[in-house]
Amino acid sequence: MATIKDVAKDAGVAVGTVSKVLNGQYVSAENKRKVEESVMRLGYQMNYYARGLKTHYTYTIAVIVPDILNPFFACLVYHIEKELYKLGYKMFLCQSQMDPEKEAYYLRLVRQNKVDGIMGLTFNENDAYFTGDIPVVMFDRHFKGPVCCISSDNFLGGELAAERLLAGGSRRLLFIRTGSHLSSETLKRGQGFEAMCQKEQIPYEMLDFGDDADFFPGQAIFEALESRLEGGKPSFDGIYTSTDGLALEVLKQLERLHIQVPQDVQVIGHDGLRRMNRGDYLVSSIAQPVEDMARAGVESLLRKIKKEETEETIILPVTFVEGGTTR
Amino acid sequence: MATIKDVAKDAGVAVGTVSKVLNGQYVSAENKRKVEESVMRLGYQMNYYARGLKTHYTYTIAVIVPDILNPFFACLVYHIEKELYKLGYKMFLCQSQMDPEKEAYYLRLVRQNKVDGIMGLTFNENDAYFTGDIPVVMFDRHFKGPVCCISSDNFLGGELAAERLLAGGSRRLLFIRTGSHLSSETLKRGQGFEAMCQKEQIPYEMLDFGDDADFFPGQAIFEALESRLEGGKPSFDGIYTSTDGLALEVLKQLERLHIQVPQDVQVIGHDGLRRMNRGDYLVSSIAQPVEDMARAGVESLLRKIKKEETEETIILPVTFVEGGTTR
DNA sequence: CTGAAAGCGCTTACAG
DNA sequence: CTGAAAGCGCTTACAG
Repeated sequence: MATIKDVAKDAGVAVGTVSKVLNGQYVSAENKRKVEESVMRLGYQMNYYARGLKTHYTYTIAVIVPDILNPFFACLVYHIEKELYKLGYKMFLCQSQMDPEKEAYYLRLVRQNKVDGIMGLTFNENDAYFTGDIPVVMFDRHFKGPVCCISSDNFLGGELAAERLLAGGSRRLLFIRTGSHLSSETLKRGQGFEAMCQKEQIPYEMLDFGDDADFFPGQAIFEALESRLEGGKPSFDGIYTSTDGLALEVLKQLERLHIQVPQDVQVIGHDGLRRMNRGDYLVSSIAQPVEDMARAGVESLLRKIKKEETEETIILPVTFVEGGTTR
Repeated sequence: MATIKDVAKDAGVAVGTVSKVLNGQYVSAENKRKVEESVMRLGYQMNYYARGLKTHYTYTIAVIVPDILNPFFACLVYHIEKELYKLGYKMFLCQSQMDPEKEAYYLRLVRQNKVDGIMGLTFNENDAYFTGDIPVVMFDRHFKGPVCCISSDNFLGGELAAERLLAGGSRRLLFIRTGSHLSSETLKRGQGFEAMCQKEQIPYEMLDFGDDADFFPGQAIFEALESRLEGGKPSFDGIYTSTDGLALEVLKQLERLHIQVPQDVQVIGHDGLRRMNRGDYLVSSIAQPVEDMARAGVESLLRKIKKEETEETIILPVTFVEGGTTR
């Protein structure tokens, strides 16, 4: 593979001159032409590793998510990659799989590879790793130090969900959640829901299935719902879940109980997932503006990298989307 | 950030000695201890860019797929990352989005970053890019040159699907496909299906909706199915689709036509997608062994990188999975 | 076994 | 504007 030295020799100029035209700095038209010709002739490709060694700039971003099996994360990573591509950046994909050790490994690795920045959505107590020596943008979590947080308006989402259930005629509501309690942002979904229920003086119940389960605790949900049946009829008529994935699980359990959706019970999830990530909405839901979140995240990160001013927290609006499980 | 030089000074040895302990080569116990202590004390992290410059080894693999919105690709990338992680490799994620230009860009970029190898699933005519100077493993496509191809047994999948539809009592079958014609491997699904129909002397029809559509051509499918109704009853009673995504679209259109699945018509997709990529199967399907494919791909690629012998083509078995759309 | 030195492919002051 | 040279942080023969 041709190096800058080969190009210099071929063009009859110094390597410094070649470097300058490669980096768009000013050189005489004559030399510029000669260098460009040689680059073409030799099929020269710059070795970014060598450049990175000098400039400490790699044009690489590490993205850390639990995994991309989850369609929401996949969608987020999809949009991040698109944004990064536009700006000439590449992406290391790191899946923490909720494993603190793997997460720590990636955080470490990522420094050794001198990425320009990190974007992440994590659930472990790795705050200590963000020592401020590297630009970081986090989704849905606040950290101490110079870490920017991007999220959608989860509190509003909860309120919106309650509002919609009421508008559809539900009068006894249920909130069901699973997952880590570390992500303060997603906890706000329940808080917003609760606030709206109280404001409207509607009876409600908050069910928390924690995060021990490997996937969704289907049987536990079934039993919880079953225990709330009175003579075969549910004592609730509207459910809001903390994620769409959970909503799908709830729908499955409702079907086992022969409860009709949305006739008997309305269900609203959260995230706004679509069939195959492109088609119809899977359930009625509070949709996060994933694309905007990705864009805002990338923008913030690049500003941080360029040492420009950035906002500490960016909260984007959510919207209700109809997915056939509400009236 | 501490460098190898700082460590050497701190430990009172030469940089070469530090390098040796870092790379697990033999040094005296005394020096080893001193170096390790200094590494700890200074929190030294190796700069892989610098190392890569010398060794031409980056421990990085580029993975190119159309996008990870598609749950099948997401699942494949998920397993590839897991495999790579185990072996100490990192991953550049590149989404070609079916855009030849973006694909070419990544192929080029990826060379500049001197990745150790490329794994891909692409649909463009970029054969020319695989000039053999870099180890490549491709899913579902054959290339000229030293490119290893990993796929599942698509022909068998087609046969299996026909067999199952027959076993469930269907007697007039339909094959429906969309997508690129470049991926010779996936075309075999239809071929296997056809072969089995002919062998069993069952009437069948092959429908091809091409790949112009942005997503799935719902309306065109609706019309095709509608035109095959005789007095409200379908003239077919079993459908096999080239992918699960397409099967979901077909199910949607069947519902519009008030055709009951699986009572009136059985449907079998291909891929074996699950709800949220972990739960129940979305439709009855021919499941690809994604995890095994990822593992085989990574294994082959690493063998190629180490210049060991590799097989040209690896074909993994598929299985039928029950997803509620067959009898 | 260990140290000093050259070199990987770039960039960047520094003279000219 | 251009060339020669130093240096980024490593590895690797080469002497000792």
